[in-house]
Amino acid sequence: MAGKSVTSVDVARHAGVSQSAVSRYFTPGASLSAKMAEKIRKAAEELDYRPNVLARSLITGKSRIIGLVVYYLENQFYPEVIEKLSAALQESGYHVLLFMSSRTVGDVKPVMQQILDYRVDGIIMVSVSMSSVLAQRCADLSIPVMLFNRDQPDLDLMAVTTDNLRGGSLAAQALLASRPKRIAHLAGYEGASTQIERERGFLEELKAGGQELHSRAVGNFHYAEAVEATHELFDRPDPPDALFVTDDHMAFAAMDVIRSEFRLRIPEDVSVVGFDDVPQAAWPSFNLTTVRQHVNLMVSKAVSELITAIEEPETPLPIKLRIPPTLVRRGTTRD
Amino acid sequence: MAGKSVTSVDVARHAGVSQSAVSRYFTPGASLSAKMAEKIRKAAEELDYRPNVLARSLITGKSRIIGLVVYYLENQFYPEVIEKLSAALQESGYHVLLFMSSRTVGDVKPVMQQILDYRVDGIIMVSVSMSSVLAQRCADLSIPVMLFNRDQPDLDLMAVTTDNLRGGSLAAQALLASRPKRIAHLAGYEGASTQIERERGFLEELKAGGQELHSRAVGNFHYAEAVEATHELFDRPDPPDALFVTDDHMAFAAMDVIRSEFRLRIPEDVSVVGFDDVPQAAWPSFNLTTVRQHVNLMVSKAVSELITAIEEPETPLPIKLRIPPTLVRRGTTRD
DNA sequence: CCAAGCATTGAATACGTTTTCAATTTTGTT
DNA sequence: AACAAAATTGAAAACGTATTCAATGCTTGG
Repeated sequence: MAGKSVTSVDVARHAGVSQSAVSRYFTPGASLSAKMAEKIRKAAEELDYRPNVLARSLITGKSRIIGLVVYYLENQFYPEVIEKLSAALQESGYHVLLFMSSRTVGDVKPVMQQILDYRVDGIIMVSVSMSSVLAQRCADLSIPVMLFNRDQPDLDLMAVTTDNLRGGSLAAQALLASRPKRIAHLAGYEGASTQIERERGFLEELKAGGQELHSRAVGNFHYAEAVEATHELFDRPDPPDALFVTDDHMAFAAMDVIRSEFRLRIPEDVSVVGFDDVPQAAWPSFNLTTVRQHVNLMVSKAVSELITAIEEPETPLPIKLRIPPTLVRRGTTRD
Repeated sequence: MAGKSVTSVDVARHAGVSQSAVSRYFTPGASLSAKMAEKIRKAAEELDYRPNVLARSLITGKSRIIGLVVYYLENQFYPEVIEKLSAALQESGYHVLLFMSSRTVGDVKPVMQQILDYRVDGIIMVSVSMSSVLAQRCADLSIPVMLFNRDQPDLDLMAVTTDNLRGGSLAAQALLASRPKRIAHLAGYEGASTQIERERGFLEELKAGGQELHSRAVGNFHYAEAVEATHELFDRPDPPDALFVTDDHMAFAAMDVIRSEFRLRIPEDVSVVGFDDVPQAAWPSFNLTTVRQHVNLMVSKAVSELITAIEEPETPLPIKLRIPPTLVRRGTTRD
């Protein structure tokens, strides 16, 4: 922002018109004669002028910035989501201010403060949750908040999620088909709504099929912890012969350990089902049966609902959308 | 940005001081008595006030926003880079406005225009190149541009790269150790400086070892295209027994095809070397010998040099940094 | 050809802050 | 105690834009 940038006043002078006219030229709805418009177009082009959106936002009260909060990018699901969210918002004339919430940086609270400092028009939180205090803060400022792939039913926030209950149930069906004896579950972070719902759906379907859970361990959505957890599950006389992992990312860890450490074959000795259907799940090395989240649909819904909430504040909130998942059968399960 | 947010004037009134005093309270170097500071602190807290950074940027001429341009996130190298860049910038009090350049969106030019509209203090382009016209435009506005993992030697832009020439040479050494008969190369996008330099370093080292290239195909840095390219390379009577792939992401594609389509063993039938050392390279499924880019170092250098250029504009430009790579021997090569 | 109405234009104001400037208070020195 | 120097304070201007308002120009229908 260092350069002595050219302003609407410069353009006005150069074109021999008022500053208001220049402003109107760059304001879609405004009233301006063709002759004026041409003069300004020419002057603006010669001077390489473009309106300063920060100054504009000061007066319009709209920054056209969306704060995007992400926890981590280790799991390939998130890069995909970010890429698509960002592209969709760009197409709608919004821009993304990116914040990494945890791990490298500290808590969510200071991050949220920084976001609000930029007077964002809206916030998208990808797999990150938020205290009720912060939620109230945003509500007071009438800044819409969209939770992506996580829900906090007690809070009046918008949310787009997969129907995780149904997803857990699909995962169970995929495993039950091979009539397993010992069914295990490798869980993510237990405070996450996604974990809770997927596991519940999974357990309910097992029960309906007359089966119950044999063993369980927690991987907290991280590869390294999932490796540990898999050791826990399999390092015993009666290891599982079917495994539901709460996301693909941990499922890859589990498969790696099962094959290279315990020398078991997938799916002959152990069936595995993941969740998400990230691109790598389709790679021959994994060829993972998984529950697909429909990212494109989730993204387009999240963006369109958020923009509606921003541009038509009267619309009643909160909106909670649940997208149905699909089971993708690949090579880690048998029929 | 919808809410009637509280301003410094409100705080001033509530604390019984001037608006200037409030501003000074939030300006680190400013002169303010302890008594004043306490009154303002209290008032600001009661009203939940925080300065509007957009208004501030209007007058200071500094937005503390860095435009980050990324081509795609399919390759896990980029999420890692983004996560770390974003965290490092956040720690230095800067924030990231994220732009996806191609594929989903169109050209770089309109994207650059949008970035400039936000009066960013600096720009980081991750594996994206830029026309000389755009570079000149940024120079005119005295906005520093940092190229990350790509260089355009003809342009006066800052750049942080790995010493790709050396990296290519290391890759060759790793392959030559097993005395291969037919050495192949799977290339990325041929316009990329990384591709050009890595290949050159590789070929020079082959020559020094008295060997030459047997075959070559292009995967353009995409998994799907790398699959095709690998078919080209191996679908012949004399397939390669050693393969250097320009990045890990394509190397995974190649390994998948080599193993699941051509039923060859790695490294017994074919040695493979990649480049980047993304997290997945260490996973047992791949266990890939690769040339490590030192991302942490590259990121911290890129950020510190960029910030120096922003905050001390007198510093002579451009700065080009080349970080030496390291060979990581794993299971896809033999000694 | 005239008047009413509408479209077009520019001057002036507002947005929320930082910063200069001059006025005032406090501090330090002898 | 007296004075110079330093620190503190508030009023006002500035940043670059959108928008209100009043004034002007143009169109149109009779």
